[in-house]
Amino acid sequence: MHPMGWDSFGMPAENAAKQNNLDPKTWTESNISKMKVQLKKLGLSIDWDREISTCSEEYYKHQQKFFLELYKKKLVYRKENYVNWDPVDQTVLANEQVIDGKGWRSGAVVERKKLNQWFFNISKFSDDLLESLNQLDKWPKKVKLMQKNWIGKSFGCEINFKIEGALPIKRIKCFTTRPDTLFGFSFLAVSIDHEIAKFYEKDKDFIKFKDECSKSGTTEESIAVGEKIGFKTDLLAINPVDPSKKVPVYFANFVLMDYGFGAVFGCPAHDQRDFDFAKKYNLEIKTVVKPKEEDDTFTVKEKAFSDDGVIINSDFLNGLEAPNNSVPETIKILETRKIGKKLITFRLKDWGVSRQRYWGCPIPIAYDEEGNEYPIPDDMLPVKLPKNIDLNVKGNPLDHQKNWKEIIIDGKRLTRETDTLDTFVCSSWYYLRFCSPTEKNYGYTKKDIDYWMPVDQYIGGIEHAILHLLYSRFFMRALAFENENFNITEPFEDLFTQGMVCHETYKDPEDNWVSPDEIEVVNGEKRLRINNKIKITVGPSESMSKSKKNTIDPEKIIEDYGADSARLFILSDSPPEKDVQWSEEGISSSYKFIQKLWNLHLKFEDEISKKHKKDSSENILKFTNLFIKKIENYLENFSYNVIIASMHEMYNFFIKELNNEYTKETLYENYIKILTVISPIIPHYTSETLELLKYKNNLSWPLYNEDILIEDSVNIVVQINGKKRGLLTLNKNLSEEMIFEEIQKDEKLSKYISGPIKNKIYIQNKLMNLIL
RNA sequence: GGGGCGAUGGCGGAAUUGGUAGACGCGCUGGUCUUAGGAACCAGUCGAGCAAUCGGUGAAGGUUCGAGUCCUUUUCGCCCUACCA
Repeated sequence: MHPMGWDSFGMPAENAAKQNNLDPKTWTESNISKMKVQLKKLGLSIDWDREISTCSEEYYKHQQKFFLELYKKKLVYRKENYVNWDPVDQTVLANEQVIDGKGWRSGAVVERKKLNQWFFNISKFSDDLLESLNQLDKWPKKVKLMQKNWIGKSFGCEINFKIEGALPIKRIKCFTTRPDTLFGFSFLAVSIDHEIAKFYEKDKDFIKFKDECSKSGTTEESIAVGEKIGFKTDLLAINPVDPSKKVPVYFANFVLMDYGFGAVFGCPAHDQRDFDFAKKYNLEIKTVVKPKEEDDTFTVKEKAFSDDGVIINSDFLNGLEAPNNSVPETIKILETRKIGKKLITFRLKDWGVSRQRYWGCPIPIAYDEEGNEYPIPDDMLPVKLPKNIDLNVKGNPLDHQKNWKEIIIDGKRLTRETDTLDTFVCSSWYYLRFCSPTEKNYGYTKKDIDYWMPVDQYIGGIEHAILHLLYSRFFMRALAFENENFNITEPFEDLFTQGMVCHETYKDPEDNWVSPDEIEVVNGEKRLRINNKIKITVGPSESMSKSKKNTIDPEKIIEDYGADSARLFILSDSPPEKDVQWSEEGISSSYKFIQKLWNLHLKFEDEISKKHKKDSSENILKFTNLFIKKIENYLENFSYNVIIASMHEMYNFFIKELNNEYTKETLYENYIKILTVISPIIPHYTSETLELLKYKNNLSWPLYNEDILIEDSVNIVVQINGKKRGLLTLNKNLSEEMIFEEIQKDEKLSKYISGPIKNKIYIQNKLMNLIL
């Protein structure tokens, strides 16, 4: 099954519709039909009976059902969460839409805002998602590693610090992977969102501090360059291993609420962040780990020491090897003393799926005035998007649809959820839909998915290494949870990550992007075709995108060179996992090769029409059989560029070989086989030539005959002292002695044998190495 | 800061298990045919050398009869990730 679907919800459609005053549905559907024409012209073997589009009601109604199923299983929930808020566009921005702390569209300084958001409980499956990576033995290591890091399992320990001070705060819990540095404890820092913040809500200085923190945004980038700042409370934390030591408690901007407990214990000598913070606020920097080669007087001065070492200045921990021995040992001691306990945390957070957008799948939930949640009943599904709405409003257009928002369930007046689902939800289960594309009652049927799933071979860009692939793996687990009829956990058995098609980028002197169509080459310089032929600057080759105007129109390529030239070029030079550089020379050389193949075809036809008597079929049989074998291998290994190279070799072989005499039958049979195995690469060409040859049968993959490939003679590499000195073409399976005799007979080789032979290394039919 | 991947001619890149390095294409050089060619065809194309030969897969070392391939160190490049406690 080779299906095609359209991931058709999302911002690009909504934005384009906004700009051109169109309905997103109309815009999307017209784009789909254009692309469909192009894909068909390229001759891709897509099963169009299984076509799906995620923005169709037929698709998203099942998604809403899934959503409610997960809701029942408590795998979906709503909570307040901080988001990147664009105050001008009145919308939530994803992290990647925040550039230098500003909204990518409005340029407004992005704020941190608390919003009620829907979440999928992906973290429930953290361990399973991590452990099961081991079973995915056909996935690239790189992708598995990226997922592993993303899930981010870390082993450590929770420590519940006793707090002293005027406020009713008795304890603060911290997570640490380095409990062994507890004797270096010199401050405790909590997130500004930590529960103790409620005691400071009215403190003017704290409000000011919080403001400063929120200005720096929530993006990783802005945090990375941001300075470490803190707000000192009048609380003191007691060191549980040395109760005489009491250290200050700070709010700090570098502590994140959603990792661990939103509180850290500061050990400046052995953590760079803590070190920077301690320097700024003049806190104690006590060295408790030394490098192995140093003595106990070692002290940390310029920067934190976080390499492996030995514990010092730490009472009962002294002398332990850090961190491999010291961490488990410390945890054991802390556990017996009831100070802390072993804890595993994950970096993976629950998946926020709420989007304040129109063009997405509506979330099938309604609320009463108190904000209680009511799932939309099954007979009222799907929740359809309203039509003919005004997109040019502040915030979420759905929020402005009074009529649509109101709904009565069981006589109760309720208000609909106006957020729509992240489009990654749509792509998390579409492969199930491909199995049962027309099933009305449910997203799939058990019979169909039992037959088809899991996906044998998944192909996608590396950009999906984490999110899409992880969400899909989660979605299968979520559907399987408390569901005996669903046995799939891993959707994709084999994964191949392909590269993209890239093109140089061009800019005119005013810094506007220029499309390759607008350019001509004059005396080796690239200039604008119109507008006084101004010289343009050539930028780096990047993946084709409309925003950079470095795209090539596939229709024009097909018109100028034909679909097969385009297919040939895309596959020819680079291996498929790498990016391809689009070039005029490249496509034209592919075009020329098809012309050459055509000349070869004419020669074949000519030879087939002649009446040869003699048949020296051996060469041609050998070549064809080997060719089939090679192509089979390369296809299986995705070595498409090597297939194209072999096709060139095939041309070079036959264009000469056809000067020899062959019978009609030999020529015809072998040529058909050749055309068959190259037909996946250039189907239009082979279809045409097969028709001209009056070949009427359906094509089936030819079997090669291994016996024909067995050679009688073989090339033996002759090495003297490991250095290659020559080649001998000899009969197969000769003994070591016989080969040695041949070497001695050969003048060119024997002249190197100047002394007694100490050793002979013989690899049968391959190599003889003589050691003097 | 942490992690990963990679480095082979002028270029894109080949090279099952360690066993003829540079397949194939682009580009370039020379030639043939042409009024012309940016078409087609033929020959050549890792470097040095007239040659025999010698050197050569980022660098240095190691294992091995034998290393582009395995190990150690190192340089450079790319990618991912990041106040993750």
